[in-house]
Amino acid sequence: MQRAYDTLLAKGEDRRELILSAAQRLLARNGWRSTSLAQIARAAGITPAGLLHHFQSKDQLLHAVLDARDADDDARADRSGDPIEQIRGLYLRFEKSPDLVGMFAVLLIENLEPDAPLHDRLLVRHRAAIDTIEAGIRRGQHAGRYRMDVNPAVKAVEIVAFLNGMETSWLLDRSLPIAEIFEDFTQSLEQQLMPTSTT
Amino acid sequence: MQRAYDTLLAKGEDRRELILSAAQRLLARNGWRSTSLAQIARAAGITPAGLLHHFQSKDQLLHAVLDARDADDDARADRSGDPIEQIRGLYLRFEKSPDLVGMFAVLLIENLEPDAPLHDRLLVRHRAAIDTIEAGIRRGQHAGRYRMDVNPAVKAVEIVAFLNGMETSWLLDRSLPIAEIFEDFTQSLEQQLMPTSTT
DNA sequence: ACCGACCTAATGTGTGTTCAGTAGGTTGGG
DNA sequence: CCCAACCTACTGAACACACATTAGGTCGGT
Repeated sequence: MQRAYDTLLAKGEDRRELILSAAQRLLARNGWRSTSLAQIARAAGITPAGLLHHFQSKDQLLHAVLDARDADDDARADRSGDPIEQIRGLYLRFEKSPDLVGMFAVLLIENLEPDAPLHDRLLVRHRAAIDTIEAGIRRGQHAGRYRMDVNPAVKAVEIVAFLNGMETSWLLDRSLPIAEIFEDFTQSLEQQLMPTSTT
Repeated sequence: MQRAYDTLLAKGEDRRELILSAAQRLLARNGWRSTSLAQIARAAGITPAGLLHHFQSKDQLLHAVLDARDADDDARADRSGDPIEQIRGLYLRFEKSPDLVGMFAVLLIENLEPDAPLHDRLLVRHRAAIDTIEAGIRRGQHAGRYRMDVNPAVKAVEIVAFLNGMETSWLLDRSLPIAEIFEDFTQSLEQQLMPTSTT
């Protein structure tokens, strides 16, 4: 029962992932609304109807893409490290997988309205990002590494805003020196969070 | 000739501006692609065909909206003041005309692709925003108010990224304490730009 | 009479989705 | 070993719908 139709199922799984990655790539650049099923299907070497054999609807495909991305992010997440160091390393993603950079930012903009299909999901994710950074700052304060006169909640919002905005800016203009910008930003963060150097 | 049909033309001008402001509002929230002519027309108390009597096409309406917005921004711009003070006052827009906040950010995302209809226009505008801030920082350095060991170009990119990202965050979650966040951000900027206080 | 401000109705195009069918591999019974 | 039943993957054509845009007409003011 379980092992029936092994090779067929394997082939289907391959195509499924092909569709998923094609959808991811197109989504991150054009957004959801202006990406048609035909476009994704063509990128995956299939017809629109064939695509809907693997995913019941365009909506379900969208959620599948997000699920995959969430799983990926969770696997990569490091909730105990120093937030400054995490941010410093973030720019590596820009060079390593530039195809995926900004997908979150693009989808966010498309789902601002409270009744947009992804609004709630993205709002939760957005708040989770802020909370994670906030918790990191609090941890640093508790450990005595960070100054106490910094409001972690406020600073966390600023950081997330910068990160999202930076993704957008870079997508628009890839000639920006992101390495330098990220380095400068993290140094500024250190200056704000670390005790005044009276070493 | 010029003065003929005065009241009719006046009525037309009124409706034209009604359409423009309705389009602005809808655009800032839903973006361009997912805002239909019918939607804008309904908001302006007119039919889609009636709307196209005032604007030749949807594209032309889009550009008219942007023209109006650019003119408004230019009139409000202050290219000689202290950039930090300008940014500090920016949050007033969030409370004064929340309907318009984020229009630029939304359109940006929809036109990331180099061949998107508004790509070039928005890229120019984005760079102009960066340049303005960069020039402001340089001016402060020249006047001896700001430290010299800050790279104005890099810092300007960071600031613009934060501002754009902040608009997005606020559009998604209007419960954010923007006044507090903007105040904290500008104070951090002062800390970075001003000489270490050995007053 | 003329003109601007509209409306109704129609057209064409793009889109998500459905439906019926085909090709080819798998399974189990004789 | 073979055959019928069955499965998965997929195609082609058709459907319903939303959309921007056009054509032709109405109405009221000048």
